[in-house]
Amino acid sequence: MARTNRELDRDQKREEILRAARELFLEHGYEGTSMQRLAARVKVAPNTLYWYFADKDALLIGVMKRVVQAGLGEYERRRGTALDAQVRWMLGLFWETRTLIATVHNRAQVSSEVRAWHDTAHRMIEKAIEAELRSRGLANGHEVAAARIMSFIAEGVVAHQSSKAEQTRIVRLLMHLLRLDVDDGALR
Amino acid sequence: MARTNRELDRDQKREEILRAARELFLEHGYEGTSMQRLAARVKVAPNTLYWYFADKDALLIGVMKRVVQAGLGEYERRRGTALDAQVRWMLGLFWETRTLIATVHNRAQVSSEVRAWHDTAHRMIEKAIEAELRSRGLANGHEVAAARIMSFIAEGVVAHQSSKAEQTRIVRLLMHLLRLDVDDGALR
DNA sequence: GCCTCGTGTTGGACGGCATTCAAGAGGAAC
DNA sequence: GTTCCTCTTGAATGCCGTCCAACACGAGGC
Repeated sequence: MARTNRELDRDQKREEILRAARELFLEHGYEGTSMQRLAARVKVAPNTLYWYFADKDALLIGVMKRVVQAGLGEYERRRGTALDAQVRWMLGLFWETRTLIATVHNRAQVSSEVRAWHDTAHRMIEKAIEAELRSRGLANGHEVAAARIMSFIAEGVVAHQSSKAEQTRIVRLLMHLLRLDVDDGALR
Repeated sequence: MARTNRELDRDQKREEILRAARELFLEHGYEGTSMQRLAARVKVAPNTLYWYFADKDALLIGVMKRVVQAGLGEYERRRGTALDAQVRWMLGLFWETRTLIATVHNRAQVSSEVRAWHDTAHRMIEKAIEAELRSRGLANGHEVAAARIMSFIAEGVVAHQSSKAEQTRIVRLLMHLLRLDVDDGALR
């Protein structure tokens, strides 16, 4: 794709806008970032943004697609590493983007496009968690529900800004419970 | 309180505004409810609302205070009933007010007043969950972390509009894990 | 009965927001 | 050189939350 110079320019500009949007959303929040302000950052008239994106929600989806894709790519490289390192890494990633995550959940209430993207993103992330559980024999037979629970807990932890100490306590308890489940399975 | 007729009128009007705000927030969402619209519902000029409430977030907090207080009151009446009935009831309550819950989490990012109220509300709710866990000997020694996890899961379930079937699977898994923990404690 | 004063209420304005429209610039293709 | 599509823009629209200054009203003191 992007055969002609024209299409190349267009894609570059799109990416530039998305990069600026990600920075501003993270720094000032979604509602705190006006299209005006974003346009000024990219040195362009506000209306120009609407040639590249249908509306502000489309911009949010564009930003999030790249964030999640980058996250899943990084995960591929971390496959097979220690479980608690993976958990810590995932919580760190969620933490850095917590304002974006909160915004997606808010906009998903209103925009069906955001909701649709949010749902598929959850599916992808939870598939990855399920795979990790399965490869370790954890939550045997309940991998799907366990993955869902884990994603809810991860979102809760970052949304509520739990301290490092609390994060550790929560993760430890969860791991403790999942290990008991393994032992229980072994006995039966 | 509310000694004079004057103060009685004021309190009545305040309550009337809060009742209308709750209805509109639930029906059209927080952002979908303009001060204009709310004022029209109460048959009053938009500015009048600002005599009773500092700003829109104060209105949100006022609505939520009443919702949570009513919920905790109802909980007192349900103390000692079966655990799964309590869980189902709590999820139902969260479900009915899910748009309000989502809004609080969104505004808490921006408004320190909303954040402060949100934090104390969580504390109250989790204290109640802890008490239930303790009275049943569940999550022995990890009651605080377990209560936190349970509140995160409850919020996740309603925010992500899990189906009844999925809710059942998630609750069942969690209960299963907590019971294993009890058996483990008994053996040691 | 009148006046004062604090309690409510209002019209009108302000600045900011996302978004739209119609007009235009610029360059590639013929 | 002209056409035509891609991209950009200034200006406007209709919302929004909030503020200010003026005004109504009724209770309490005289």
